[in-house]
Amino acid sequence: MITIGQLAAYAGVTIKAVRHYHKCGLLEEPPRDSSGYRRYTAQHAIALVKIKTLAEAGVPLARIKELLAANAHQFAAAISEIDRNLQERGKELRRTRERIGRLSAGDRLFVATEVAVYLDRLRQLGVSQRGVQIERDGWILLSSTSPKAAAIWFADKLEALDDPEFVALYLECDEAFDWSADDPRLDALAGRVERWFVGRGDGHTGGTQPAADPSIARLIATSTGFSSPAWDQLKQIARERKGRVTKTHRHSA
Amino acid sequence: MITIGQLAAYAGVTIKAVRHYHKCGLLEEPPRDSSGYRRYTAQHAIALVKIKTLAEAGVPLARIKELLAANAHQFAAAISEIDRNLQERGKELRRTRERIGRLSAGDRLFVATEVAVYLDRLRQLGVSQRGVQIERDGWILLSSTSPKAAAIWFADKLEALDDPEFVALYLECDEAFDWSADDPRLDALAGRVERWFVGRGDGHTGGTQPAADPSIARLIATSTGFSSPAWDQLKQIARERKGRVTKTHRHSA
DNA sequence: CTCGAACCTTGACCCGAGGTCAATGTCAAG
DNA sequence: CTTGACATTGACCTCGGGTCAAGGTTCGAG
Repeated sequence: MITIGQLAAYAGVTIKAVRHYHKCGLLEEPPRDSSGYRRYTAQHAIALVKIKTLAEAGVPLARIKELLAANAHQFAAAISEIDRNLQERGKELRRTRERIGRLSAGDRLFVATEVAVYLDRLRQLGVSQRGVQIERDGWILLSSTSPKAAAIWFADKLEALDDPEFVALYLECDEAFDWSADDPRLDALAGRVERWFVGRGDGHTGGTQPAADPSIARLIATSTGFSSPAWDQLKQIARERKGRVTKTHRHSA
Repeated sequence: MITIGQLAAYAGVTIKAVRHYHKCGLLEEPPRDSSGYRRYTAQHAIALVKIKTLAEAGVPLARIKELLAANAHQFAAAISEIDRNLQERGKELRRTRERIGRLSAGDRLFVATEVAVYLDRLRQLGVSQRGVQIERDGWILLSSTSPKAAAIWFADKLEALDDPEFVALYLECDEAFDWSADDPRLDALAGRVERWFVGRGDGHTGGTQPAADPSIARLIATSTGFSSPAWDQLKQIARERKGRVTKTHRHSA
């Protein structure tokens, strides 16, 4: 006939936990002695260790209660279920560990793997740290608002990176971020960009449909807080040129 | 500029969690639009994924808050600490899995390994299921009240099992459980038990000090609910004999 | 015999990390 | 104009206990 403290120590749980199990109806309340102390037997110790083992495995107390009342067959089935569960948690834990490991090693964690690869490629091509960050923020924003559109645009942009002229334009736009708004090079750059789009065959689209358009990503980027006078000017020139082209088209039509 | 729902979906958390992080000061409150909706940027998404990753690793939110404010060095140190922690949890999980596996396979779980081995040995010697259970309960009770005494007695009893006469006596006592109280074999059995203890050299001790005395374990066992008229009678005879022996000693002294 | 330490009793409140519900407001599309 | 999806706040619920308060009990030493 042992006391609650001895029982708890034997099973490796706290006294409070034992009383909690009583309240939940998990562990039978033992008889009291003359002073009102609970007096336990070995059977209680066995039941308690069983409860503790299941509880440590993350089984909710309510479920443990059911299991203790179940027959051997049901119990065995539940055990193997719990074990599968535990195994799953082990795998999940390994995945978490991998992600945690990447946490201290940069920003690859925060975007889908393929985007991370793409960003690495940009860095290798010589894009500035700031440019890469703008891209990253753009893709995050885009894929949270419309994941499907993001996937399509992304595939298109990835393809464009195989075109040396596009890469050259991209790098120059990246540098242009720091130019002043009246830099004479901006006009030429805007022209080359326009010609590239026309040459690619989708320069005619209105602006919302087209695919690999760096200005779209940049547009998104501005809403994340990045902007530069030179880029604003670049966009301005592009709009004017497009207006002229549209007008010319109308004239010729 | 995304809404709370889009942000939550991107990071893979619930809206409620995002607001919870705001309340805890973990994630900066973004500006509101004209209708009072929170409007997030990509920076928020990055911060949120970071928070989520740490939270999934079991890091308390208060600790995450500290980490986000810490410098890169402290952060990296904390990460490796967390990773070690995670690894430890993995090991613990494997241990739990092993114990869970044993749960459906009997009672080895509920007593220390060496006692489990001892109980198996009893079973092999032909001790009844009931007898083994009485022993198990006895050791549980004993090791919860006085673990040290239990260890000493246990070592002694294990040694006694190497004596064929002790084993024979044990088996006969085990069978005697079901005899009636006036069975004539009880007297002879009591005599053999007494002679064994005397021959072993500790028959002179008072009864509280001695070591491998099955009647002690049985005595404990009675307090767990097991008892039989034959065993009660056996104890009665033993007491009478001991009384006579003591008296004789006194006379000769 | 008394003292203190260690043990036991009940009850009430507290914790993290959100979930749920209610009442209300707002947005976008048919 | 309505409908359904989404947003806002606040209050209360959950689980598995921990902590505190305000006592009563037991045990061993002096």
